[in-house]
Amino acid sequence: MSTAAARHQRLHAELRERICLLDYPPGTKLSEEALAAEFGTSRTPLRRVLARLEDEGLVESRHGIGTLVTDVDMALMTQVYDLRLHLSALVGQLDPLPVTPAVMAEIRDFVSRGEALLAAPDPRAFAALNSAYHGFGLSLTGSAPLRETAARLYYLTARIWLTSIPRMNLRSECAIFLGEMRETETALDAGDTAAAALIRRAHISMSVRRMSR
Amino acid sequence: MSTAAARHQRLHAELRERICLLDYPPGTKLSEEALAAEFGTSRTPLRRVLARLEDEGLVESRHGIGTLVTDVDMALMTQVYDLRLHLSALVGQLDPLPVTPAVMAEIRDFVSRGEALLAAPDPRAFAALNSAYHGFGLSLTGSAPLRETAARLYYLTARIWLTSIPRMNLRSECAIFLGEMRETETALDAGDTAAAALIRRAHISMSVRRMSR
DNA sequence: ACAGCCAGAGTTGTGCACAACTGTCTAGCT
DNA sequence: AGCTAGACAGTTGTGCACAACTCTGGCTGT
Repeated sequence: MSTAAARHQRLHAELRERICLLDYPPGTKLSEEALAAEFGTSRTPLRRVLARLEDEGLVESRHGIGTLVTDVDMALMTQVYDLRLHLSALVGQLDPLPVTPAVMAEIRDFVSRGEALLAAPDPRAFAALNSAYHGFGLSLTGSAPLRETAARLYYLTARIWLTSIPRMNLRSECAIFLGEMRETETALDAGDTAAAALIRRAHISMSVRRMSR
Repeated sequence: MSTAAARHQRLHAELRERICLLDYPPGTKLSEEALAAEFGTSRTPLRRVLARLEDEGLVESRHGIGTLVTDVDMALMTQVYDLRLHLSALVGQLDPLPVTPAVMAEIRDFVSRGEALLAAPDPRAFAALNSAYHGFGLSLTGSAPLRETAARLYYLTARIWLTSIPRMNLRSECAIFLGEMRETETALDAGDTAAAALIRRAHISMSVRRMSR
């Protein structure tokens, strides 16, 4: 059981990352056969992964044509962001977990990685760190449904930042990101998970503002 | 394209309803072969439907054992309800749609169906009407992500009511339900979608209270 | 010259046979 | 009698061959 399910999770996470990091830009045609060969399986298990990605809105399979990476519809993404905004604040309200030493070690690690990023700004490294930091933020709530829901919506919007960064100031974004993590470290140091969630919400909101200019 | 996707949707909705109406109680072993035969297809398309239901947390497939309907974990359901509570209120905040004559016709129809239900109380009819009414409530927002997210969580918790009703007063529940729909009719008549959403939230909250006694 | 059609390549969807796995029951040994 | 090992039935997971479908390119008839 574990091997099949584990592989499914692995392939799903891998393809999702490739899509969200724009290794597969919107419109890319994913070949079931090529991917199956790359991962050393047949089409059957791979098709289940693609079906899941389709349910999540990241790809779209058309009979006789191919499986295409969906494009980023701004009207839809605005709605997703509005929803994410509210959900991110809920992390501090729905079963917020106590701030353990392990959590503090994590946020400190994120701060140092943020400092490294600011020293050597890079879009892809930013996106990867942002994704990991998002997962950390969700780990502050004990509500599994909230975590899963927020994650699902996050991956829907994750591509927007990378498509917007050419029109933005990368170094400035890195500095703002590092600032957010430092603020969060302060909030968590005071044991205030709710405050950390509100900081997250505020920065998501401001990030959307900067991107949509 | 349409035929394959349409059948997938149809089978998915059908099996989901059977699970949520307890035609398949928790623990039921679903036979891929039997279901495929019933719907006149092979196991392959059916397995995609079951995979989706598994992603949604309604069934669980175990290699060599079978595909089992998940049981209702109260700790998890409490978390889902907490989240649903907040989401239901968002219907009135995120892109609330104007109240059209068609909407008023719908709510009036729901009120009359509620009156019929109160005249002849029946658990299964209640559950079915409740499901339809939930869909109507979501149709009041223009935010597709909110609709899909709320629906997903709704189906996770839909089975709780039917399992709790033996310990409750069916006729009283029908009366309360009818009352909610009448209140909502008043709110919508005033064009106040946000008020309708708050009424929904209040009744979900109270319903949970009554069930958990 | 142009319109329509047909054949072909390439892709996803389906069905089937078999592999992999689990739980049970029975036969045989101690 | 009790226990263990092995065969067996039943289930999901995988691989493969083929069906169904779409687009492209060129060919043919007018």
